[in-house]
This record gives sequence, structure tokens and C-alpha cells, in this order.
Amino acid sequence: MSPSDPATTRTGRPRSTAADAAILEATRALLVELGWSKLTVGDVATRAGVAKTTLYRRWAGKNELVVDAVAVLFDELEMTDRGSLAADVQGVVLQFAALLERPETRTALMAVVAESTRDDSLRRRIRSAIVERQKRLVVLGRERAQARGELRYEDDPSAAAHHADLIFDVIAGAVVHRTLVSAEPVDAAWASSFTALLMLGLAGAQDR
Amino acid sequence: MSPSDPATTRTGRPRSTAADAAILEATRALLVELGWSKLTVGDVATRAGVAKTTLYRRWAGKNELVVDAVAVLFDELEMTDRGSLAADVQGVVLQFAALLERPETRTALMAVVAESTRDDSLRRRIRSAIVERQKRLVVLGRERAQARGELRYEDDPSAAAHHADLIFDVIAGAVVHRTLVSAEPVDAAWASSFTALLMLGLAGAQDR
Amino acid sequence: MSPSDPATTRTGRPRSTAADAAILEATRALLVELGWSKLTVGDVATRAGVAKTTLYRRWAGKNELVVDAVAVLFDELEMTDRGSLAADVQGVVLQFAALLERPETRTALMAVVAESTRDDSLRRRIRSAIVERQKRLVVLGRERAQARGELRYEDDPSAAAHHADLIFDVIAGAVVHRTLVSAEPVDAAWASSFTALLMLGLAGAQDR
Amino acid sequence: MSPSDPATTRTGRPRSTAADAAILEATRALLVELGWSKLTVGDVATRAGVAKTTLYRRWAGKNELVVDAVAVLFDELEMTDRGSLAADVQGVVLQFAALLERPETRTALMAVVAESTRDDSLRRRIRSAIVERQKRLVVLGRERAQARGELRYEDDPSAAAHHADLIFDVIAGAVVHRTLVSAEPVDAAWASSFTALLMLGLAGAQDR
DNA sequence: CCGTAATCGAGACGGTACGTCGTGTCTTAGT
DNA sequence: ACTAAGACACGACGTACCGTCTCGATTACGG
Repeated sequence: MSPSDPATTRTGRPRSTAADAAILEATRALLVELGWSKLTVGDVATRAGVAKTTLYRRWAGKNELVVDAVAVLFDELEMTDRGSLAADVQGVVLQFAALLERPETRTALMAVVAESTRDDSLRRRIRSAIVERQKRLVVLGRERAQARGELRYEDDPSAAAHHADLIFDVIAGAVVHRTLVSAEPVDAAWASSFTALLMLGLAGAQDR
Repeated sequence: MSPSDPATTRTGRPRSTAADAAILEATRALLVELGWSKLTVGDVATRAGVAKTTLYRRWAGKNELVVDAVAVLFDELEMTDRGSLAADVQGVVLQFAALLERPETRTALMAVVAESTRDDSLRRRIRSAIVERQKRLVVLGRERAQARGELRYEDDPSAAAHHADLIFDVIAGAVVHRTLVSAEPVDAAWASSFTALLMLGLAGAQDR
Repeated sequence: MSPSDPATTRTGRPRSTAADAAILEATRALLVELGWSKLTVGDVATRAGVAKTTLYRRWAGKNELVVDAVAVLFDELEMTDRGSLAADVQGVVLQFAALLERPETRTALMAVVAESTRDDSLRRRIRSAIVERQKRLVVLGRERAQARGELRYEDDPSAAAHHADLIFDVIAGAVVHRTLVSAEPVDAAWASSFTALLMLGLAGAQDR
Repeated sequence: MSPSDPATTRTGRPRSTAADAAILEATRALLVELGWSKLTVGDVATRAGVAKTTLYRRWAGKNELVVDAVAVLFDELEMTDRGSLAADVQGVVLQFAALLERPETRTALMAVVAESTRDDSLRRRIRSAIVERQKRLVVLGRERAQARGELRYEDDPSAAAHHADLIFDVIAGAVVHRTLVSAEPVDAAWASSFTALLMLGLAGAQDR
């Protein structure tokens, strides 16, 4: 997971764990100040008080570095129980939108996704560090809704997984598109409209 | 629109219109071969058989150039009348996904969106050249559905516009996210599931 | 000769001749300030007000650059007619020693010679830019001495050339070794002793 | 002399004497393979099977290391008694030239001399390890010649020392210059010409 | 049908960042 | 106290693109 855990660290001076943290912190700070395209590896190293070689020993380049620096921010997303599926979804939508408004993520997320279209290892890194980790929110929301009786239990685990993927792409895609492509704010009104649409879609499926 | 239409045609040698086309064509070809991040302005000029000066006289840089080169591809999207709103939506979803699978758009779209988060003029260029142009599809689909009686007419034009924007973000966002972030194929099965969800959401809203 | 004279300069912006001069001047200045081993190509470019690429377009690296920068200094050597061969030789010895005491040459000459032992093109550059050019002094001295009747005319031109080479190696070698290896001053006393030794060697050969 | 003889042997693990030899041997080997400028301290340590720390505990850097590695080669010079001063000198000239043709010395000697122009401690090291040690040859040659009656005894010891220095600079300088700067071979013909010149110079001084 | 003027190709220019390499120091664990 | 291993801060390397500039050589149009 962390860049500094070789399978077996036997001899020699061990890698500085402080350097890891300082580099990621500096990366986030400079993303805020400069944005993705003006961010340079050299600047990050300088800001972190670290030599460029130290950075390159851990990350292959700017792409990998930024994915790791930003991934942790997505772990801040939480879905507190608001009593109903609609309220839970709306809460997460607003949280996610707020995260995308932050300059670090705003400038970096689409950039690394763009790079990943030509770099499979980067794509895998994004998937494991960001995408798959956050699917937990969909799963959690569904479990709560099922416990409340809002949603039926799905017997086929494969169908359940596909359905979760679909919901995830719809929610994340809509919020990202609204925020970064359409460049319109995700306010309570939009979140409400979107949630209503989604709830109806989900509820309709129950009745078939 | 075209980079070669000065407000007032003056004296002197006129700009070569052949150069415009050659540059955009070369840009698309090199996007396919190299991807966004390895594409260089110098390469484009060389491939187009043109001096760098000639290119820079027309476009401010790589971002603007790529937006113009790629925008035209989105105009290929069409919504042929398939008899029902669901069929129309599914058709457009599959067309849009096919477009995003093409290497030019795949590598370029997210990249320019990422750049646009720090460059307002670029954002406006993307909006006018790509985003707003394709909202026509949502509007057209709604009109057809209304004509068929599948959807009610909305009296409030502002509410209608907001609703169209929402639908657009949901459809475009979901397809983009599925394709580029989740990196899973948009096949007929997925398109069908997604369309079903969306149709239920829209239908439910009619009944309230 | 000059780095900026391609056989045929046809199209494109011509190379700046001012840059050539500024680079060589900066090289000499930095040799004085920093010495050979701390001299960096980047510093030279900065000092010359020139981009590194401009420098690298003209010279392959530090070695070639320094040879050209220093070679011109050797052209300042002159052999004014002091009335006798001994006086002429002593004069040139002192001049040459003074040149080797200058920080530019002191630090650079042995360094490029050392590099040239592994780089034939550099060796050729040194020979043509410095060594062969200064053999003129030996030839001139001999001609004057012959005109004065101090030396016989040598009929065989090949033998004459070999003899000149020998004298050159002896004079230049002794002065360089005294100055840079033994690191002792070449003062009038030493020059006088050396010249005396050499004169006797040359005179003896006349009598055989 | 040896880098591993601390004034007072203290407690703890003693330094490996094998390491000293291996490092110097590796240095010579890599000088042959790579030449001075591509020789790196890290390479030397690796080749010697030793950690960089171990090397740096013994030598301050590349310069000092190479001086020590090469100095020993100069001790191979011998002046066997060939029956006359001229023969002795010619023998030493050819031996010295052969030494300078060896790649280790060829590439290293001028390099360390060049470095020494800016580093007094290095200059002293070169003087004591190489220059002064080899003056023994001049002194020995003079003594033999005096014993044979070829040269007079010099009463003034200071004058004798200066004369020996002069001869040393002339011989060493001429051979070095011929070999490394002029880059011409020191063959028997050249050695013979040079020796003849020198003998006449020395003989003439006797007759005054 | 001639001159003015903006274009064209070519390629040099001053910059900035890249990713790598070498240096000499430091920090481990293991003699 | 030493050893091997290797991470560390630093600084230079030589290359690649950027966007601008200066050339000489082409076009068109307007007088």
C-alpha cells in the first residue's frame, strides 16, 4: 500500500517514513497553489525538504504521486445515517461535490484519469486507491436501506454487484460531470432533484 | 468559429485554409498515436507540413488546438428516431460510449476538462464547442417523447432547462464515468440497465 | 573555425554571433572565478545571458568549450626580436610562463589535455587550436637565428620539421612541468638557466 | 604512508588491510577501463567489494585515491647502469614514456595535476608521492656520471639542487609534452635526438 | 503590374522541467 | 570500532518542449 514497504527490508538505511508524509503533504499543498499542470516534481521535493531522488525512489512520476496524494482525501467521505435512503444519498452527493470543489481534487482528478487512458498501471492504481475504495458507500447505503425495508434483498450476488456498480457510476458520474464539465454548482436544489430522480429509478425497479 | 476568419479581411497574403484542416487532422492523428500527454505542438506542425509559427498564429496552445480538433467528432452523434424514448436514449448512450472508446476522444476529453479547471477561457471554449452543442440531443429526445405522449409538456421554461441539464449530466456523467473511470465497457446490457433506471426515474416524476 | 559557420546557411534564423562571443567570454571569466572543476555549463550559459541549448548547439560539452575559450589566449604570445636567439627564447619562455600563471590557463590546460587522452576528437581540437598554432614561434625563432648566422640552414625539410617539433616539446614541456607539476616559479633566473642549457645543446649540434 | 596506520591503534575492530589493496587495485583497473573522468568512487567501491563508507574512511575523494593508486607505478622506474650518461638518460626516457603510455597513468596524471592547481593539499600529495620521489633518478644519474668522470662535482649544494630540478623539469616535461600534448610516440629515434640535445647542453656547461 | 503587407517554411532563441547520475554523509544491522 | 548496504541532500547533467523571434521567400490585393 504505502510506497515504503518492500517485501523484505533487510540491509542498509531504511527509507524515511517522514519523507513519505512530507512529500504527499507538499503535493497536496502545491496542487492547491499551482494546480496540476504547473505542479512540478522538483517543486514538490523542494517543498517537502527532500531530494528529487528520494521522491523518484518512491514514485515513478507526477501521475502516481498525485493519485496517492489525493486518494486519502476520498477516505474522508462518510455516510452518516440520516434515516432514509434519499437523505443518505443526498448527504453523500453533497459531501462528494464539496470534495470535488476543493482545489486539490478539482485540478487533479480529471488529469490523472486522462493520463490513465494511456497507462494501464496508472489506471489500476486509480481503481484500487480511489474507485474501489469508495464503492463501500454504495454498499453501505444499500445495506441500510435494506435494513429499513426501503430496498429488497437481492439474492444473486453477481446481480447485486453489477447493480452497485451501476449506481456508483450514475452518482459519481453525475456529480463529477455537473461539477467539472458543466461547471455548475451542486447545491441542495440540484442534489435534491438528482436524488429524487435516482430514488424513483430505484423504487420503480422494486415494483416490477 | 474557424480560427481563420479575422474580423476584417485586410491586405497581405491571406491565411491558408488548407493549413487549418491539415493541422486539425494532424492533431487527431497524433492523439491516436501518442495520446494527450506525449502530443507536442512541434510534432503536430511537422506532421501537418506546417511551421510552428503558422500553428501559433491560429491557436494559443495545445489546449485550444485539441478542443477544436476533437469537438467536431462530437457532432457525429445523432439520435435517430427509434420509436420510444427508452430506445432513443439507449441508442444515444451506445453512440456516446463508442465515441469515448475512440482513442482521440478517450485521451483528450478528460485532459482538456482537467486543464479547464484552472483556465476560464478554456472552460468557455469547451462549453461552447462541446457541452452546449450536445445538449441538443436531450432537447430533441424530450420533444420526441412529448410528441409521442411519453412525457408531459413542461410549462415553466426555466424548470425545463434545469431538468434538461440534469438529464444531460446524468447521462453523460454515467457514460463517461463507466468508460473512463471505472474503465468497464458500455455494452448493450449496461446500456439497457442504465436506460431502465433512468426511464423509471423520469416516469416516476410524471406521476407525482 | 568558428563554431557558427555551417557550410551552407540557407533557411531559418541565423545563429547569433554575439552569443558565440558572450559564451567564450563567460567561460574565461568563470574559469578565473571557479576553476575547471567547478565550472558548469549551466553557469556559463547563465553568465553569457544565453540558454543552455544555445550553448549545446555550438559545443558538445565543457571540454570543447574550454579549448576554444582558452586557445585564443595563446595567440597573444609574440616573439619580439631581442637581437639574439638566446634572448628571443628567454623572452618567449617568460611570456609563456606568464600565460600559464593566469588562472584561466592554469586550471584549464592540463584538464583538457587529461580529457584528450580518452577522446581523439578533443585531442585533434587541442592540436589544431593550440599546439600547432604555436609552433609558429619555434619556426620564427629559427628563421631569425638563421638570418643572424646563429644557426645553419637545414636542407632536409623533414629533418627541419622534426627538429622544430623536438625544440617545441622541450621548451613547452619544461615550462609547463616547472609551472604546473613542480609548481615552482619561472623567474628570470630559471629562464636564464634553461635557455643557457638549450643554447648549448643547439650550438653543440652545429659543430658536429 | 599507507592510509591505514592511525597514530595510535585504538580499541574496536581494526581496519581491513585487504580493503586498502583491493581499493587501489580496483582504482587502477577502472582507470584503464573508463578513464579518469568516467571513474566514480561508487564504481571503485563496488569493484573492490567494499562499501563506499570504507573507502571514504581512508581517502578524502577521487583525487587523493587516484594519486595513491598511480604513484606506486612510478616506483617501477629504474635506471640500470648502461655505461654512459647518455645511455642512462635514454633508458630512463624510454621507460618513462612507456609508463605514460599505460592507460592508467596516461589518463590520470594530467587530471590530478589539473585538479592540484586549485587544491594545495593535493599538490603537496602529488609532489611527495610522485614528483620528489622520482628526482632520485636524476640524482642517481648525476652521481654515476660524476663517478665515471663525465660530469664535474658541484661544490655548492644549493646550485646542485637547482640544477637537478632543472634537468628533471626538462626531461620529464619534454617526455610528457611529447606523449600527452603533441601525442606523438617517444620512440628510440626521438629519445636519441632528445638525449643528444641534452648531453650537448650539459657538456657545454662543463667547458665554460 | 507594381509595391505593400501579411503570410509561409525554417530554425535559432531564452526558458523551464525533466529524469538520471555522482558526491560525500548518515543510518541501519551485523560482525 | 569496524563492516556492507543503501537511503539521504545536493547539484550538475544533457534533452525535450514551450512559445517567441528572425530570416528569406511567397502570395494576394489595392493603387
